[in-house]
Amino acid sequence: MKNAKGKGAAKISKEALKPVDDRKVGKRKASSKPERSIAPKAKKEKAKKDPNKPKRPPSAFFVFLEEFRKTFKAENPGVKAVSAVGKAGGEKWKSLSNAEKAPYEAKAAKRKAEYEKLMNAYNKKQASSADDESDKSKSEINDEDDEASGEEDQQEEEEDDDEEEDEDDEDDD
DNA sequence: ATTCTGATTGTTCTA
DNA sequence: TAGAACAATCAGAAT
Repeated sequence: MKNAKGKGAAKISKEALKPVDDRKVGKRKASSKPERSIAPKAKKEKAKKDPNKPKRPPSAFFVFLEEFRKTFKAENPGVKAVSAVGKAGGEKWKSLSNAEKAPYEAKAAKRKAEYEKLMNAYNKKQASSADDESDKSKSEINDEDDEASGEEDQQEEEEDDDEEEDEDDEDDD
């Protein structure tokens, strides 16, 4: 019976060992019925399981994690706990300076850009197949477009042109 | 057999 | 404005 919120709380013992801020993020559902818990109070107007709905773009931390996981597993073969990488990653992440996080943030920004694009297409899809045109609900992201012209090959690949080495080491601490 | 959990932080989203 | 939810992951726990 302990669904998502049922247990959570993680280990309290570690709380004393590691004075981490309150981690209220122990809730994530890959694909279940608990729709946002309390968000969709009324009917299923917005929060509905949309298989086409683009997932949120990975934050800089997640981008870093993806790479970190490889390293972590490379040095820790055998560790199968996802939490292990999470903890180690979080610790390392805080160890990085802005300059080091910059590349990750840049990548994250890119992902976000794609996310918007996906959302754009997704919105169109919704509008196309929208039962009730609730309209105005969307994010007003309507840009002149001819739906059919969604094949914009805009591969703005910035390989490595601006490697602004901000020497501003703020991590003096 | 399928669904869910843990653990991290950052971003997105809703009321 | 502020808080909640969720993004990846992966193998084990649970139903």
